[in-house]
Amino acid sequence: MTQALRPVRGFNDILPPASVHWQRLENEAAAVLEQAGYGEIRLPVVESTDLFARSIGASSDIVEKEMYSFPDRQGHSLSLRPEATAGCVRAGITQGLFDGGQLRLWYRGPMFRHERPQKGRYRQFHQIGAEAFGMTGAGIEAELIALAARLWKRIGLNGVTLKINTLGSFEDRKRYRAALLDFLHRHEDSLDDDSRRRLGSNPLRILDSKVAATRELLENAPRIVDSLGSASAAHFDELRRQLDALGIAYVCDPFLVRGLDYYTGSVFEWVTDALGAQDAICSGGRYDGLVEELGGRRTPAAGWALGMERLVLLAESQAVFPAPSGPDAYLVALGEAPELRALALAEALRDRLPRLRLIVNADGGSLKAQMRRADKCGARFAIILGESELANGAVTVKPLLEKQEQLAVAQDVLADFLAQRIQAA
RNA sequence: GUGGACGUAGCUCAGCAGGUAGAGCCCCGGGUUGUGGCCUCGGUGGUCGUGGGUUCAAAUCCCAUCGUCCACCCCA
Repeated sequence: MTQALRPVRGFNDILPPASVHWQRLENEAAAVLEQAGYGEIRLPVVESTDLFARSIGASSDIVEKEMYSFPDRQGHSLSLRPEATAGCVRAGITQGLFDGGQLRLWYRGPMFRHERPQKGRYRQFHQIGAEAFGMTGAGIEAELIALAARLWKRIGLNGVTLKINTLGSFEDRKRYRAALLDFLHRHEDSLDDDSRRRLGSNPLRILDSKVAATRELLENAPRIVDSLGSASAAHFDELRRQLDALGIAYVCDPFLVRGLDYYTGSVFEWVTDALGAQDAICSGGRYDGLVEELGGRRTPAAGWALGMERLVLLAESQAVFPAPSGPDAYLVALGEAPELRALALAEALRDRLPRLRLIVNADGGSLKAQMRRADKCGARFAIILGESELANGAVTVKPLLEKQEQLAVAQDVLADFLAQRIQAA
């Protein structure tokens, strides 16, 4: 393990076979989202720091101490995006996307937060997110939740539970915040240090404290539900009815809050107990005020983001992925003239059979060495091309996985031969 | 940012009352001059994370530092 050259802490290489799992999950997610009419938006990785301060919240932990911020050559402060909703909204405003009514978008890509690395938590991590704009009814939250549920189903994931809650309208939240603060101030001396610190900055976050004593105290704290105006309460009831109709199980968690300031109304989170402390794999909610807050026209919105690293980890732990299979064939060539013929033959085969997975031996080697390589990569057939085959216009095809005799196949019917065998597999 | 555990070959790990490195797997080659997997024989590969200290002598002891993992924290 060389010391001199290392990746930056918290920044990881993703190699096969893990990268194959990533591809599979990304493809499934893309399919699920595209099927429901979400279009992919590709956003910059860098935005002005100001954007995140105004959306996520200047006093949030993310903005306060986790962003990769740096001045550009003109002295403007830029930041690597810690999440993508802000950028998505910024793009929507600057590109005029919110002037056309309803809009469904999804994105994927790396995000950056300077946290202490841990299992399921890295400084560069990847999210797939879905955002829906211009819809006020609870139906869009139900749709978003159903999309995530569909994705879990498609990849065969079990053991994720959905938690939902509502933060209420802006006014509800303000009223609740006051009630909660009042309660917490009265019990300030029994709060832990972190929670006491949050009294001044983000009191709602105290609700998901892990400190036992604090949790106990919170049992008697005022609940958001009791501060809800009739419209908010009706909206939340509607969401629950829709989830019931969809057959999606959930638990109402009055302590579920979000770390980002822009959320209002419904919030939700999919959690697992298989990932240790980093248990949230997908979460989101409604953020009706954000577009206007950033200078756009008043536009209701909701969305979620899932953490790819966590999803991959969870899926791998549940053995959701099929065992990797080797290529269909490995082309063995012996000597200079057969090697030249092999190059052309491989091209012809790939033209004829676009789905054929074929490795051509490189760097020569004895027949034994080449056969070993063919075996090692898990190829189904070794296709041998030596001087004698060359003279006959044929190849020798040897099955490597099944106990069958090898046989001579004419080069001009090799593609048909392989097509048949591969389809049969 | 805080606390704890741990860093020895590409991988998994042994060696740690201090005497200057080992195994298994992998990889390469021979046994079979054109036939893989099994077997067998041989071979490549490590400044023992890094820097300092103690000592005649340090992978083994001490300090620092970097990294990994776990928890706090944060959150996807």
